[in-house]
Amino acid sequence: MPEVNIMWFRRDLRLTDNAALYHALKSGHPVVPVFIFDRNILDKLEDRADRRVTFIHQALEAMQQQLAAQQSSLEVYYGRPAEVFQQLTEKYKIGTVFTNHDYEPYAKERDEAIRIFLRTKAIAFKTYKDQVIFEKDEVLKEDGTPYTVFTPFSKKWLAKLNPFYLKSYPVEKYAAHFYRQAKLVLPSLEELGFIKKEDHIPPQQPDESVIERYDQTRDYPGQVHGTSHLGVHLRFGTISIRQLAAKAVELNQTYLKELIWREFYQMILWHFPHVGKGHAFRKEYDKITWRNNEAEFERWCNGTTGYPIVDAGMRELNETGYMHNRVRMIVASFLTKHLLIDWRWGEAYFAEKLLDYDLAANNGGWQWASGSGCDAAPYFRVFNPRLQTEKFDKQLTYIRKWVPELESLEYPAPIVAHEAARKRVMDVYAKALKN
DNA sequence: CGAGTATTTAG
DNA sequence: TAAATACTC
Repeated sequence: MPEVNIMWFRRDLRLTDNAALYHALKSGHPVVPVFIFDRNILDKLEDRADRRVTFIHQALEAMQQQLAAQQSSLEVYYGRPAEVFQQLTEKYKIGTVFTNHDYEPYAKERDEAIRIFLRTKAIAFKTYKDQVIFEKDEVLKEDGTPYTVFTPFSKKWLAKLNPFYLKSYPVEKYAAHFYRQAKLVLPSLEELGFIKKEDHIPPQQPDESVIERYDQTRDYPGQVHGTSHLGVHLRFGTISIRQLAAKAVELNQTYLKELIWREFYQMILWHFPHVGKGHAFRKEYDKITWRNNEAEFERWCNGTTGYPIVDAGMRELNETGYMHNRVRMIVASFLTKHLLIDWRWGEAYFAEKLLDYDLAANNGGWQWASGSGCDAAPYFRVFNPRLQTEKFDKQLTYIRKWVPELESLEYPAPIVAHEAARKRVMDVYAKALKN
């Protein structure tokens, strides 16, 4: 039996600047790169034309090409991780399994189970920080407790940053240490029970001119190159956070702030796991009596509320798996405040549709919009869709693109009057929060 | 050998 | 960036 170490890829689908991969290749034994299409996750996906599965599959194909150049091959499995590792132990004499930290609740459980299984076989399980610059317990208040407000968190984060934390792991140096074998054929999407969902996947090369002007352009959804569209690449690790953060440091402080928000919400999810289990960060917000009108929710989902900026956003999401961030805030405020529909419904809908879906960021964003989150928008702040449009899509570039029937008779009347909705939400929130 | 400087490594 | 190691005279 060949004596090897395993590099287990999950949401770090790249062969450059990868912490665990670097350590694996340095470790001495030849390294077998492995990816598992996890049935615990895939079986739950109802829509078989899934953008994320398609994306992962394409990323693996790209890695496979690069590995072939090293006379190596990715081994791609379809099954449950515990079963796959059992198989791997029968095929190889494994010294150590290397992988990068994955912080989501399911991932934590999965990794713990694998760690225990490997221990019974006397195999080491080594994990590394890779998908953030600073993880859960690296940026804490002086007294060692976690921050719950963004601004001081970001100050501390920036004070701690130095060039070393942005340095790439020089994986290339050890590229000769991959286990050599002929290129294996990846299971096709069809074999996994999925069909291809064709999408315009944004390029993974950061567009420097976009990042450079991010603070000027990010709020205008009509601007095609106003934001970087790199969320999905951060989600699956097809770009390195270190390389991206280094660009942000060099080019644009506002863009860097967005990367810090990402780490802020990951830190929050870790220290306050109840937020990921359907609870408000501020518990008193769980007392709100939502209207939860299903017909209205349906209209919000398919973009027929009669509020053009809201409808444009929802249609962009439905058609592309992406929505401009400014518009995400507007539609979220509209759902929770104008329609008084539970933010968890919106969170779940985004989770299903967004290609760049990330539990921590999505949950943080929704709780921010509904007012229930840490450092959230105050509850009396209700985005006015008309004023938002006036400010950020004055020429209706974005709205006309997604709502072409805007000026025709087919376009629905507003689902609710703004002023009445505003009063209603104030009353309902005030009642829930008064003591 | 030792002081001073250059290079590599850590994560 | 900070520490450890290697190199030079």
